[in-house]
Amino acid sequence: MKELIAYILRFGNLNPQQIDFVAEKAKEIVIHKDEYFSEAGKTSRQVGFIVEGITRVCYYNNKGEEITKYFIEENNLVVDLESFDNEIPSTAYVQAITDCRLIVFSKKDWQELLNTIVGWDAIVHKIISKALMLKVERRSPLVSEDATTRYLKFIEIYPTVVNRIPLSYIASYLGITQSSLSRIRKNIR
Amino acid sequence: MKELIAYILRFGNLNPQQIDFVAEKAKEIVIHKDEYFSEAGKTSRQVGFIVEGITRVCYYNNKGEEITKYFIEENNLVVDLESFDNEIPSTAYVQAITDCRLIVFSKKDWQELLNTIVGWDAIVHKIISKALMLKVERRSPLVSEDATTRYLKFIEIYPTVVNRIPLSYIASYLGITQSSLSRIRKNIR
DNA sequence: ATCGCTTTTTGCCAAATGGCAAATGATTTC
DNA sequence: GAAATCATTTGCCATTTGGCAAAAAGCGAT
Repeated sequence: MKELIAYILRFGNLNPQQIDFVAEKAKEIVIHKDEYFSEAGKTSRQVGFIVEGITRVCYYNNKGEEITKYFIEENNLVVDLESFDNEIPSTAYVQAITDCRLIVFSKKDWQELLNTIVGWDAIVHKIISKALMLKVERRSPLVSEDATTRYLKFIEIYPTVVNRIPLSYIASYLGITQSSLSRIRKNIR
Repeated sequence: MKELIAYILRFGNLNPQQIDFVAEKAKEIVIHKDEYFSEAGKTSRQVGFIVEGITRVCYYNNKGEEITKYFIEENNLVVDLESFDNEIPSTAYVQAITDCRLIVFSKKDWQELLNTIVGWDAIVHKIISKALMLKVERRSPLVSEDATTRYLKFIEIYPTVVNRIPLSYIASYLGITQSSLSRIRKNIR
C-alpha cells in the first residue's frame, strides 16, 4: 500500500485522513502469469496499480497477429481509460506477463474518491496525462528506426523488463519478428 | 472564434459570461507555411487552437534526420505540454505546413482562465487526455505494419491532410523513405 | 535424469525497403 | 513565359527483414 501512496503523493498532496480513505477503498489482489486484468470486448470496471510484476496491453490485428501495444511495469496505474470512463467494451487485453500483485479500486469506490477527496481528480488527471505522454514519447521514435535501434531503445526504456519477459512479446511490441529479434540479440553481444 | 467555443463546449459547459471571458483573452494570429509556432530549445509559452491549416510536430534524431512525430489539423489544440507546464525548453518544433490561422492564449491569460472559470481545468484535462489517447492509438498500430499498410492507415487517419502536405513529411511520419512512399503510391493507384 | 512442452536460435531463400543519383514534374520568382 | 528552385518519381543495386521449418536450448513435472 505504501507504494501506491508514495506514487500518488508525487502528483499532489493528501492529508492523513484522505490517505486513510484511499487505503480503505483499496483492495489487494494477485493475478497470475498469463491471466487477464481486463479483456477485449468487456467493459473495464477497475482501476489498478501494479505493486509488483509486469503487464502488457495487447490486441489482435486484422491478420490475427497478436500485437503488444505497450508494457506496464510495477509502480504504475493500469486502467483502460476509454472503456472505464465511457463504460464501453474495451478493445484490448491487459495481461499479466509475470505474477502480479495489484491494488485495485472498483468503479464505485473510485467515484467515491472523486466525490470525497478535494483535488483527487486533479491528481488523477496529472497521473493519466503523464502516463499518456510517456506512451507517446516511447512509441513515436520507434517507427523511424531500424530493428536494431528499436531494440536498443527498448532496452533503455524498459531496462527492468527486458530480461523478465518472453522475446516474442518484445518482438511484437517492436514490430519485428521474433527470429529477427533473436538475430539482433546475437549481433549485439 | 466560434470554432474554438464549439470545440470547448464538446468537453464541458460554460455559461455566456465565461464564454465571453475566454473570447476576451483569445488572440487571433496567422502563421505562414514553414514558420514555427514553437521551437526546440525554447520554452513554449502559448496554447494555440488551429482554426485553419495544418501543423506538424517534428524533431531531429541523432543521425540528423528530420522526423515528423505527428500532425495537428484544424480544430485541435496545439501546445507543447511538457514545456508549457514545466517552463522548460521544448524538445520539438511545431511548424506550420500550410498557412495557419490560430487562436492563441498567453501563459498569463491561460492562468487567468484557470483561476477564474470554475471547471476550466477539468475541461482542459479532458481535451488533453483525449488528444493524447488519440496520438497513442494512431502511433502504436503503425509499428507492426509494413510500409503499404502504414500508408493506408495514414490515409484513414488523416484523410483531410494527405493531399495538402509534402510527401516527404508523410514518409518521415511513417518511418519510410520518400522514394519508397512514392513507389507505394504508384502501386496503390 | 528423463520426458514433454515451450521458447529461442539458426539456416535458407524470398520479399520488402533503403541508398543514391538522375530524370521528370511542379511551383515560384522575376 | 523562362529560369531557377523545390518536390516527386524512377532505375539500379545493396541491405535488411520476413517466412518457414528444423534444431537447439530451457524448464517444469514426474
